[in-house]
Amino acid sequence: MLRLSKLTDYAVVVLIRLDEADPGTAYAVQTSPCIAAATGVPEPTVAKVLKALATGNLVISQRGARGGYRLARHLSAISVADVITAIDGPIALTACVDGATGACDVQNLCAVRGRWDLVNLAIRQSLLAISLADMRRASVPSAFRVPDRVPITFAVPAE
Amino acid sequence: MLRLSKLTDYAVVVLIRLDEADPGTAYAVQTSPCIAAATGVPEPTVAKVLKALATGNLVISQRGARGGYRLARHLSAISVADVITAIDGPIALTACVDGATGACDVQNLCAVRGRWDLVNLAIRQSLLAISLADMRRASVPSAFRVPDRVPITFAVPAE
DNA sequence: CCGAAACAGGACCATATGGGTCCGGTTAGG
DNA sequence: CCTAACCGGACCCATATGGTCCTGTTTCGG
Repeated sequence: MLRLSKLTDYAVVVLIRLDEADPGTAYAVQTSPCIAAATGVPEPTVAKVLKALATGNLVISQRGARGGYRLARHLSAISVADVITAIDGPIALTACVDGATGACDVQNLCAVRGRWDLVNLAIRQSLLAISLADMRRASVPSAFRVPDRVPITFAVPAE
Repeated sequence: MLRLSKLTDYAVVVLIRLDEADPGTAYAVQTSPCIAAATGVPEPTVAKVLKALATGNLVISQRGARGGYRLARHLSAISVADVITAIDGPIALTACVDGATGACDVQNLCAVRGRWDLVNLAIRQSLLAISLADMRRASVPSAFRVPDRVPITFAVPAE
């Protein structure tokens, strides 16, 4: 399924919410409870996501009373790749991307080595090309969507 | 991490092995034990992968004594997307792609609806553009690789 | 000066998914 | 007729993800 963690989905929701509170300026400070209430995402989870986003430099935290979070930059300057990287770590499809953690036991026979590199690369670039501003645009009612959906040409098996 | 299942990785190994036995023709019949021995992948796992690939019409099974599997078409006609779809199911990053399984509990507030569509689309097309023949080419020693690695421009956080 | 509010950064646990194994059934050769 | 090999289930276990909580530390406001 090529699964993306649910946290990443929440992250996008949170980030968009962060922008909606004060569209354009990206300097509004909001607390996690506030965001949780607005999005419906459980508060501890929101906090967790925000923390990850803060370490990824996508949001800026303001500590102390009357603190909160605000966007580090405008939504159009944040790519999907940025969010995924902040939440899930480096974008790579397989475990044996680098020679990490002793690698697989069959790495001698494994004709795979480095094989997924160009796939990873292709995906990274796709993700890099899509900003959160694009995603927000896509989330408006379908009537407003640009109908530029390129038809998928490969046959999807009966699942 | 955008994780891809290990089974899919194995599938690629198996498919390439299937071609290597009789390069080009793609009509050599091989048994799963044979492929398991050649690739180092556990035999039951190979069988599982082959079954999935057979239902996905990527390989053709020959039953009975002296049976086995062979490629349904040439490697260059099999895309990464085909393999992933056969093993992991439809390519979609999030759980709530369709209105599946009651969807999320917060789908009213969820400003996300349909948001990942263009991301999914972009990824599908990237994957569709890469064939197994491309991947096999990439798995040869680095000296033979084409040095067309487009530099990644986004900063990868300190992990 | 003190208290409250809010982030920071852990540890922690339940669950679900994937990875892997096995078994009976069926088909095709010899 | 018997054996080899695929078919297609069910099945179990390990891992890691999602989610929760607790204890600091920082800063504002009274």
